[in-house]
Amino acid sequence: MQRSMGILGTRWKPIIIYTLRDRKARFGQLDALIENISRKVLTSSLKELEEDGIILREEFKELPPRVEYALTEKGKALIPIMCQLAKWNEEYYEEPAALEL
Amino acid sequence: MQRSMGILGTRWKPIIIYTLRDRKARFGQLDALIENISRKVLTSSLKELEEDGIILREEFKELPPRVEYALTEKGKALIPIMCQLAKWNEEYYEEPAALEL
DNA sequence: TAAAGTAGTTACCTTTGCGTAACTATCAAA
DNA sequence: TTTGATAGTTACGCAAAGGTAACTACTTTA
Repeated sequence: MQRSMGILGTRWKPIIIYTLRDRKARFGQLDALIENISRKVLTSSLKELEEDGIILREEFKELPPRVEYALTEKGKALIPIMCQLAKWNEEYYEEPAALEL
Repeated sequence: MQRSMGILGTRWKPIIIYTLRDRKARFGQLDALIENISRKVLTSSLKELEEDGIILREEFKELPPRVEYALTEKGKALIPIMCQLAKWNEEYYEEPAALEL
């Protein structure tokens, strides 16, 4: 547990992983999809998650440049956990959907 | 998700919650059960988790003093998530148990 | 020649997380 | 009167996390 938390125990990394649960995404897409994250934190988090073997960075030699991020197997193993966490969040913190009448 | 991570996105809080998954515990017990945590971080984390409605602090008017910490309903809802995380940790980072021959 | 698009980087700064060590309060027991 | 046990608190400081804004590099398109 201690080791995991050394890797995941930040405000943004779980959100990045959650965002990649069902898609690859480019840097700019992640920046747009994740509200309020700064490009700087996104850059450094992606770098660290890659070092820790949780995401994969694929660079296409095109112009303009294209880089895609995706979860590795180790990262994919976190998907159910992140989804449960999102559900917990909704249950306790989000606006309930409009009541049916 | 953002809200949850504002609450849980630290190195120690998930570990504290995980430690309380199957027991109440006193301050000193938590300090002993969780390796390497400092009393200071334990104090402040417990205080914040209580403010966020995840744990309950019960103070007994005895001498020497006794204080017990336990998960609330909202906190208990996190147990399966923390257990999965612990499992993920074991799978990818812990020593595998001795191989059978 | 200038703008536009992509994927960052860099400099600078503030806040938070975390650590260590010493100290507090209370009462009972030695 | 000193020790022991419990549950902290306080002072001090470092490092990591995070934010903002401006800047870079490359090539195509206008």
